Amino acid sequence: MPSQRRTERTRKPPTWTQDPDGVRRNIIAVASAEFVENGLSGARVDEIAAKTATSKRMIYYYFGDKEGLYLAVLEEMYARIRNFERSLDLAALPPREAIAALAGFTFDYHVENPDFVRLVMVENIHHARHLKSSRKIGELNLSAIEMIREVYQRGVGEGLFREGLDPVDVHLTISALSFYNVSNRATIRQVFGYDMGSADALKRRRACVIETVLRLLCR
Amino acid sequence: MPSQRRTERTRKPPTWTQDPDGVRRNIIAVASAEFVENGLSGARVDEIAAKTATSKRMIYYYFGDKEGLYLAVLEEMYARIRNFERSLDLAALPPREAIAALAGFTFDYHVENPDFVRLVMVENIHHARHLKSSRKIGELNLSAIEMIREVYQRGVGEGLFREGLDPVDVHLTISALSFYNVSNRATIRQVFGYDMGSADALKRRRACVIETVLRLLCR
DNA sequence: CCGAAAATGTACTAAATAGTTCAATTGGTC
DNA sequence: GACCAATTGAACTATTTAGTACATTTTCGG
Repeated sequence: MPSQRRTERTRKPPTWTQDPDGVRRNIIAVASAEFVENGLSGARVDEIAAKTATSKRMIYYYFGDKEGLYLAVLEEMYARIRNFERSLDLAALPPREAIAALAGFTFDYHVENPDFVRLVMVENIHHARHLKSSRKIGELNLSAIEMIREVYQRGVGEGLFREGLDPVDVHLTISALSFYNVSNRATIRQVFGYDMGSADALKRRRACVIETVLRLLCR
Repeated sequence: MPSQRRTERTRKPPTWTQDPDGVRRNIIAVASAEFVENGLSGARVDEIAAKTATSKRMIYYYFGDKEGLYLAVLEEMYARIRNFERSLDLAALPPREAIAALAGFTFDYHVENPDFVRLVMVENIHHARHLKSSRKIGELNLSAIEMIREVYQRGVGEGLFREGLDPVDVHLTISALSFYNVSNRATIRQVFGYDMGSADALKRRRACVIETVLRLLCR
């Protein structure tokens, strides 16, 4: 009965529609939350699969194994911060305002993206082994240092900043103050009873970080 | 044959000698290295047991379970930094030198104790859940903030430091700069190709951190 | 010396976990 | 509309892993 078979085929609605890209993104989003919350060894593939709109089978189909999935999450995170950096336009601002803006935005980015902070912590625990193995991140070419160098030289030229500083140190200072503010909240809270996450504390700390960086640079 | 039995007992040398405290310390030392290297979920009890002079049986005998062992390691680490803090005597120094010494020693402590840094990272990933459940650490009472407050007030009194700063911010700044310098070495190296761990980089960074803190405080 | 409690050794188990097998369905292409 | 590669589903497996049962040895007080 060929005609019957055809009608069968024609009528039967798809039990599922293909959506490779959507599936990938969905898996990465769920996995991201799990890795951020539990670390690489702490995250469970079954748990990730369960929270996904798809199945464990697809995780292995697209990402090979658990570490492949983790790497994809990591690359996604770094792609985002790369975008954040490219969105900054410090060249348009006078040196002092440019540094203040950079420090402020960096501080805010960390506050608004604790997942990024936690994933970087996780990756450091693993000695950045996965970053190392990533081709994508190798060509990432974060430009933070160069941006700072440009602004710094302008500032020195204007007699505003003191000479002899290394842009790397400026970057490390901004990053350290911004990163620690999010990364170590939990232990600080337990040891000192101080809540770095409160709106009040954040506001004060933000101003203090900017002040710190400016004072480091200005004569 | 009671006499035979006695001679047996008398002659036979102990196949092993009891050493509860030594066993505990040995387990904690080995476990410490494993947790620091692999995190809480990444560390393997069997691996720890294998590297120990004793057996897995003893781990459970003394520490109950994996988390109990982790907690013991954590408490040990915090006891040490507590000792470090108590060894500081800032009251004897003039304000400026006191702050410089505090920043310098804190920086050095982190550099010399990367294990402490890594364990604090691990604990933060777990939202400081174990610190919270620890009675010992509850009564730890780290005095860093109070020490800074004392020095700061002296400095303000002498007209050396500017007014209106919170000792908490001073502490957070010193800690952040010292902590990040060790905690994020791996990712910084991969992303920027910069080796924060080299003797040269450490020397420069140390000076920069002290300078940063002094500039934050002085008028 | 002897009995009990503390400390240790050996072998085992139940559950969790990463990864696989085999087959079915879909969507485009000729 | 038939074929083929890409995609998805469901059940299964081998291993790892935290934790335990049971027996034995050591230490120490009375």
